[in-house]
Amino acid sequence: MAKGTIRLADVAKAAGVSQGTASNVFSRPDVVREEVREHVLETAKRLGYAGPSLTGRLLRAGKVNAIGVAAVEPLAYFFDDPWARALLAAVSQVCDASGTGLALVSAKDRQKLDWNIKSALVDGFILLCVEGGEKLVQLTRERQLPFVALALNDDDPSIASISVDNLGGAAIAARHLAELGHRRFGVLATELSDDHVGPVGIAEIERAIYSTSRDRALGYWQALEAFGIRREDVPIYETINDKPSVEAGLELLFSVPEPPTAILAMSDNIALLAINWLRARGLSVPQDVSVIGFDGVPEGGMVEPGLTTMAQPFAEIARRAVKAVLEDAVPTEREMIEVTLVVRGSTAPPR
Amino acid sequence: MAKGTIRLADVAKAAGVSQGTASNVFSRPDVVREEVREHVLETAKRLGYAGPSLTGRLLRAGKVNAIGVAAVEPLAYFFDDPWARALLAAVSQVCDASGTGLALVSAKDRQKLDWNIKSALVDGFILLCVEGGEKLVQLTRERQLPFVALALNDDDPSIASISVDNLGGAAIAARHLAELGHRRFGVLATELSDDHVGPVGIAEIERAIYSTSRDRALGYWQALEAFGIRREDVPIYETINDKPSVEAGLELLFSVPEPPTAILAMSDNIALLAINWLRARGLSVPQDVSVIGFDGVPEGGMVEPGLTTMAQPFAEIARRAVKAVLEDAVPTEREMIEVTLVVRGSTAPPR
DNA sequence: GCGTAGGATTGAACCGATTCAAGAAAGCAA
DNA sequence: TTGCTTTCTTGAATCGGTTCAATCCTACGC
Repeated sequence: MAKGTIRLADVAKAAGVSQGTASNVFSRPDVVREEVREHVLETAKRLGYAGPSLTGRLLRAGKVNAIGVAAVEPLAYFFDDPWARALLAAVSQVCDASGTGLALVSAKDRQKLDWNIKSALVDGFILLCVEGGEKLVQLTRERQLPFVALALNDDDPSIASISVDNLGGAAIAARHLAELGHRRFGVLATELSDDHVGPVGIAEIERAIYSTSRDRALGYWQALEAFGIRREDVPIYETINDKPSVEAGLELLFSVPEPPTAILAMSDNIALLAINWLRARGLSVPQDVSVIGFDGVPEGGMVEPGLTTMAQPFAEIARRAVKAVLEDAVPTEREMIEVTLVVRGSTAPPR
Repeated sequence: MAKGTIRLADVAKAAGVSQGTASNVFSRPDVVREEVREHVLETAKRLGYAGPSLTGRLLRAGKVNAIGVAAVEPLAYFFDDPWARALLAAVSQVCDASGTGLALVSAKDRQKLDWNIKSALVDGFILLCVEGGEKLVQLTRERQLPFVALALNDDDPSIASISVDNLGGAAIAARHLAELGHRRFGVLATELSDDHVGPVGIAEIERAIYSTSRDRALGYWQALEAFGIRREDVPIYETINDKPSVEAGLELLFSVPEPPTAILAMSDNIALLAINWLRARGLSVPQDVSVIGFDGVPEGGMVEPGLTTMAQPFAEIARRAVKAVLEDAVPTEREMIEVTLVVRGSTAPPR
């Protein structure tokens, strides 16, 4: 690095033109006479000028041309969790197309998250509200930048958000299995409330704090009741979306005389873990047990058998979210997006 | 958004203090009398001041407090490729700890990449040079920011880089299998040169443009020759690290009368694909065929059987890279890091 | 030869903060 | 009361560009 970094003003002086002209050479080359332009560029190169500093420029312009994606999770979450990954890949794609930068901001501990959000150089945020959504929304609000919440577990209508139709999607999933002839189900739920794992009853579902999980449960019930299956007869086990809790749940669900012939998993992650457990247990999927997931992550299509699931239109979600943030045209109402049933090899009629 | 956004100056005026004092209230609260401080904060809140604007602040400070990770790939690469993911997760961790932001910059097409690199608001770059490394290095150089290249396929000593000991690691991998008693090997290589897939001979290896792949091949050879296995007798198939090319390679390797009893895969990704193919083909791993990977991505530990591999110390690599970039203390020489053999279930003595 | 249209260039204001030398007020000792 | 600290606060300079109104040329028409 040259010691005293070269500024635009230095180049201008060395080239014998005004700073205004020098600036034009870089940001509006068409307006300056070719002769002069070449001379200035020449001088710049000779001096080793690195081009207009972004900070100076953006101070003037006020736009960073980047958006931040935030979550109340360690940063590694973005690369580990299949859902987050699928979503980010989609967001990336959209950003790529529009030449927008992407910054990852997150932290598990509140203080750091606060600071990270405050200091992220972005024009707006996409919030991944899987957990601790309100905290995130609140922090982001203070920043006074446009933002849109994804997968928000909160019914506050003043928060711009895009979510999928959890209730409707879950209903379709359950109906799919019921129509195949299944009558004995087991549900593996994503988080309903903080710090709880284990079997849950109807009352717990109804007062769940995470609406995503709650709505999916309600959707399952709704569809199954149309087939004469009472909600009391559908065991639900709350997991925290990880291997140990999912396996504990399966252990319980399959410890009864008449175990389920179909598993309703509230996430593909859970579904994939379930399939592994079932096979290790000597049960074949889908012959012995059918499994349906929720989310539609790419991994679901790459295993054998393929995972039947309710697919979120990640590309569409990403497109809308990025657009909303960039144009500061956050939806005034909560937007709802449909999920679609993708049938692969993990579901079939019961034996 | 309030129309005329509120500036620090506005708050200062409204509170009846100088701008300097107002600034201190936010950035050095201890220096201003409590009474005044509270009054200013109060006024700020009343006016809806969002806190010191970052752009103004950073213009002054010159530091963005963020680093960029760049690759010549579509942005989604960061979330799809296991190696990139593992590395980024590690980088995330380090950044998290030091309160540094993380920006992803990339593009497959050169023009966009150029622009993205030029306009990324970061203090420095970590370059993922899996492919098109020189291009990336060149572009980044122009930006005149500190950077360090990872997995660089180039021997130019003027480029600060951190790489793993590909030759030594590969030798350990091959030795591990040879010591188990294997004598018939097949190699599934990562890219050796652009736009080529298929079996390769000794000459192609020696003039490969990607030194990572070349060195791994050399390492395999070196170790195997110590066991009396000639390089001519080790078939090598070049893939592009994806499913179709890996399967084509396996198809070929196993189409001979005496197929290999051990597969040397130059990436875990390839190894995992290989294991799937072998099983689908009715061959059990490790009983019929042993497979060893390279990289040590987390997925390798989560499958059944676990993948034996040469693990890169991702955390260490990330730590050094981030440190180098942040402190503008890029290694003057090319740093080399050792990889370690992690033995899991995918390797065993031959039948 | 004069007036003028037109484009190229200049110079200064401005973006929104931080910083620091210097000034003001308050406290305390003599 | 004067002198000397100590503690805050002020005002102006600064960071590195962009922008725009004003000015300067040049060439062209009459």
